[in-house]
Amino acid sequence: MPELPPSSSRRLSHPTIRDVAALAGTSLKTVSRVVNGEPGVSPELGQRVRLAIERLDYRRNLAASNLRRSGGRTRSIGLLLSNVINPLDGAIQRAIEEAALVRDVIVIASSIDEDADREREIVGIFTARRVDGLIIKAAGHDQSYLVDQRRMSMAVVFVDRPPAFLDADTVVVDNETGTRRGIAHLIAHGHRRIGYLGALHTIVTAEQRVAGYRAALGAAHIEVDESLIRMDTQNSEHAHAIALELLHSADPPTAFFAAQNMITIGVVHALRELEMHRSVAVVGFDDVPLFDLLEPAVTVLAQDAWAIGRQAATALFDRLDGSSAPTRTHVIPVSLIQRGSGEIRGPYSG
Amino acid sequence: MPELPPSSSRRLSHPTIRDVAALAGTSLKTVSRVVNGEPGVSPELGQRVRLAIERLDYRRNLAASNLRRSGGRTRSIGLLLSNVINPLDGAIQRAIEEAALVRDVIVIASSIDEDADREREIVGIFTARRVDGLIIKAAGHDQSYLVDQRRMSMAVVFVDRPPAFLDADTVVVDNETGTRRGIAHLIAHGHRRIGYLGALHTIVTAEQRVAGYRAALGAAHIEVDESLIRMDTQNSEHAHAIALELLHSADPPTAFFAAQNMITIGVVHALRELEMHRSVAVVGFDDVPLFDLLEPAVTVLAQDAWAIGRQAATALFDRLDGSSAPTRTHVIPVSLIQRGSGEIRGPYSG
DNA sequence: AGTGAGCTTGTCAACGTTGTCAGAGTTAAT
DNA sequence: ATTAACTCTGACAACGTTGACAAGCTCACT
Repeated sequence: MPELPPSSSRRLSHPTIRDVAALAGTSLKTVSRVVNGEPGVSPELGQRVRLAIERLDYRRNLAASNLRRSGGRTRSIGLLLSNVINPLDGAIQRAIEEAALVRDVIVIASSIDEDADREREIVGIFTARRVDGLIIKAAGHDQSYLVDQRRMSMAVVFVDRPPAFLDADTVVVDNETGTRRGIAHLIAHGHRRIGYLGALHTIVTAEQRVAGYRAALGAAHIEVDESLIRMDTQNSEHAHAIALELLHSADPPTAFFAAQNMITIGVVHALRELEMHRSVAVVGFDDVPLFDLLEPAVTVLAQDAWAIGRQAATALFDRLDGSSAPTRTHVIPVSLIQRGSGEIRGPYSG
Repeated sequence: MPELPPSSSRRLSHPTIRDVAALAGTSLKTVSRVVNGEPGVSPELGQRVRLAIERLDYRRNLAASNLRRSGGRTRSIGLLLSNVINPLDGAIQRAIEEAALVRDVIVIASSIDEDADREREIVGIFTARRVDGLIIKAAGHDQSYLVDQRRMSMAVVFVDRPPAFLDADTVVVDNETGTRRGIAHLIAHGHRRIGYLGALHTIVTAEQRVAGYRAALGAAHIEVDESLIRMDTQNSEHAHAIALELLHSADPPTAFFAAQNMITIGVVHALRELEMHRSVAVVGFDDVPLFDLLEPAVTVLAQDAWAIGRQAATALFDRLDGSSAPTRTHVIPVSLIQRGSGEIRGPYSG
């Protein structure tokens, strides 16, 4: 076997298939065959090539490989979430990573908060990278800009929120029914004045959840007091302030429904501050790791983030495998976890 | 201007620079110049090209571009963390994403838990993608396998834990001093029997933290009772079991130091179960969003995950920008947040 | 001996882009 | 009028890899 070229010990860039071929004394194509495990290479030559690969620590350049290969697939997918710091998003990302890993696909991720412009910007960046697919927790209210991308055979799946002006596979939870169950639960415990703190009204799920609130009250023949409904809650501090305001009003609510995990945290903070956490009931949408250790522990409607992520990945890879079935909306069930805060009795109980 | 080719309305793959050139009636190179904003294109022709780009919705293929371009940089970095679901890791990822975004670099992420094999596997996958750099929260105890990669001009930065058998930039927190402060805090509140629950002893930070424990006891002339030190705590359930065991022993600890956020959660659970949460003190390493709402609220040594991520990104991009300064270890300060659980008085107080 | 099949190996072009360089055309200076 | 300089444009090769195809070889069978 020829010696290593003199430069190899301080090589500055990656060895190529060409270097391997030279060292093994064969052609590019043969090395390519060995690297890809294609048949038709004699054991002896194959061994020589493998040795050369090892000596040079050769790793094939996937970008170049994919460039030439089947349909220009890059074996990468893009993931747009609100914010990975939120464990809900973290779990979705993790589940998708696991599904991608076994398929030898990498995940490019980005948090976009609730910024529609950033959503488009990141999608642009990812498509320039020719990701094979996108999984998006949409911030904007119009995803028609993806029509062209899809015609170019890019798969798209939406999580948490359905797309607007675009027909695509979607994985959601049953926000309306879930909220309805939560509100019915509070009503069953004797509450009629239930404060509702919702997220940005522009987010579809926020609308669905508040619709569930109205439906549950309607089913119980309780008139909706619009002053108890506060949408567009930005974060936990904001929720905190709104809860205080409602509690200080002339006819305060005896229970709260917090439509998202950060909002729940704000509400709990406010109740603590006024030492009303044992007298005012709370049910929150989304679970958070320590809710079970609070006193009272927080009753929630829990989403199975892991299942959401896994389902989204499955749907995406099905498309990439060529499925042309009609688009589907997968609904992941929400479970009511009773821990105490939601079982505090209200004035109309018993 | 020539008409769109008949196939364009149902094109199946992305348009290339070639399609744009054909539509604009010019050469590949001119289009390339326009796309890259290079000078030397007449305004008129430039306009024609831009129009064609817009009509075809052309986006240049970055993989192909990078293949030819400067030194084969891909403008992508790989990120290996323990688990994105942990908000600490989530925050590190988010901070790195932000830093990468402004530099037009994408982040490929993967969680590796504490699995050394998976660390190597993922590094292999990422290097095949020719990432320009890696930011690693190492699981293994030997990173010498990265020597070759670095000779091939890949930048590497370690977070949270220093590498072994490899000299590289590192961003850590001061585990030993932090723990020492935490233990000293407990001692100052009258504790001498302090249970210590540590993470996997193979993780360097776990060793540093327990060293801080020993140092603090030593400084206070308290003999170390080895039976109070329990390493290799796997998760919160395991921590829960160990805490119960210690509390049921003949001479139980009057305080706990939990060396990691999941461990702290387990310890708090155990104390709750025995209704000892108001009598046994707890200080934890790492903050968690709801620790402030527990009763008593949990005293912690908080890491600034955002700062860690930002610093790691800065260090990495400095290297990619060509810095050849000696490798540096950046130490991010840890802050003691007193909330109540760590201020519960022990038998030797006053 | 000649033919065909089967195996191994190699040559060449192509993926989509950009760097190098040269040609064509225009303007300015001698 | 000739040369020089400059501007604009395009032809071509190259990045690292793989698909299509063909050549060479061995072996068995007519």
